[in-house]
Amino acid sequence: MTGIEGGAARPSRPLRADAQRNEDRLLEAAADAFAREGAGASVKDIARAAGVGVGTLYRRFPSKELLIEAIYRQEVQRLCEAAEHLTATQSPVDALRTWMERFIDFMAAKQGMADALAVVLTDESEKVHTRSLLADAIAHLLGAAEGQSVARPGVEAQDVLMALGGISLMAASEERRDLATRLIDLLLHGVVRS
Amino acid sequence: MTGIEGGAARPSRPLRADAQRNEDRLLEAAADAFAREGAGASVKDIARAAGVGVGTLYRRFPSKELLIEAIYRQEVQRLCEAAEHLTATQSPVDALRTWMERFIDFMAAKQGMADALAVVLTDESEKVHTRSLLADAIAHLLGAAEGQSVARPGVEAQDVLMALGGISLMAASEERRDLATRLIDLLLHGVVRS
DNA sequence: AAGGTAACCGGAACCGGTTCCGGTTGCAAG
DNA sequence: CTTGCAACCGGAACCGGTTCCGGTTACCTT
Repeated sequence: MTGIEGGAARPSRPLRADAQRNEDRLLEAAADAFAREGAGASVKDIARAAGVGVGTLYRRFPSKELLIEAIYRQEVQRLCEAAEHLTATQSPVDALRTWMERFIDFMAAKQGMADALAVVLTDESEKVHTRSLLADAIAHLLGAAEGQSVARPGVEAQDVLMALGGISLMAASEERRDLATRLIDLLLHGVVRS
Repeated sequence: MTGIEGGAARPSRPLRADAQRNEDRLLEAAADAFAREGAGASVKDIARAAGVGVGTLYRRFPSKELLIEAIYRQEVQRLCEAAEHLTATQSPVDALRTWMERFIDFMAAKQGMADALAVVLTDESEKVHTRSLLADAIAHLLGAAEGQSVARPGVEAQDVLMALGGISLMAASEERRDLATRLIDLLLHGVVRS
């Protein structure tokens, strides 16, 4: 899939050939499984589909959530990159709202994604790139219009991200889109300058 | 423990004598176990301590979360009742903030409580009394000062409760009290009239 | 080419929540 | 007191995530 580096950041020497092959197979099998049955797919099935034991899977991805994170990293990155375009075509507040709604829709689309995200956001180790990706996107939206921040002073992107994570956990599912909308509205009112 | 009605609401005829006895034992064993090892206590251990099989436990409490809910119902009720006193002794906004902080502290104190709460808040069935208890308390805080609401129009107690639930999931632990404080602040700014 | 070893492999075992079902029993009706 | 049966019981079995460890192997060294 990626060809280079799939699991956690690993600055050390390159993987052994067999290990790399297994990682590639795992990423492929996992992407396939998640696409087909959502994040509910079992790690045992994924390992079997990849032709390896669960032990191998767990050496590369220390938890199911981190495997999910690895699989969706690209899509999250795309979502973050979209923030730039939004600030260019909408008012700062509208851009922020639109992005948040996309974020929630993304979480809702992948069943179980929200839990994985919570783990990633909560995890102490700074190894997880996804978090800073998201935080940067939010920081960009907050600070839109060159130095003219839309946010009240003291509002940090990190915190807004955490709040969004909370909303995802409570409301990221097809049948609660309206609740999500209202919670985003609440959050927005808390974020922007009055 | 309660003597009458412990699990879900049951308007039908009273429980059979043995069933009632088992329910009482379960509540006692669960309260003990949760107090001793937090919500991480295993249902199997609880069932064994109560001298019944897990099947019996599950007939009365359809999931671990609902058992937890039953155990802490009283404490939640006390928390909700405290709202009244707060509105009498503090400014509306301070009362709201103080109550929210207590709420989060409560969630943080009982390890795993937040997940149980999320299930309760998310659950469709209107059977769960705890939710309306909390929603009413929040409604009271929002509408403090007799009809003079502190909240922006359109802000519903239900939604604020959900937001609090999200914050609990992300930040209800001893080592994240500061994050929780900031998120509560964010929420408050979103709730009150500017 | 042979050897040594750190890295890697697979899957059995474990753990916790949840479901299922054959056997049992409280209790009301006769 | 007997009897019928709905309600109830217990725990084996299942399922999914995670850990552990004895055996294997890629690859560097000599």
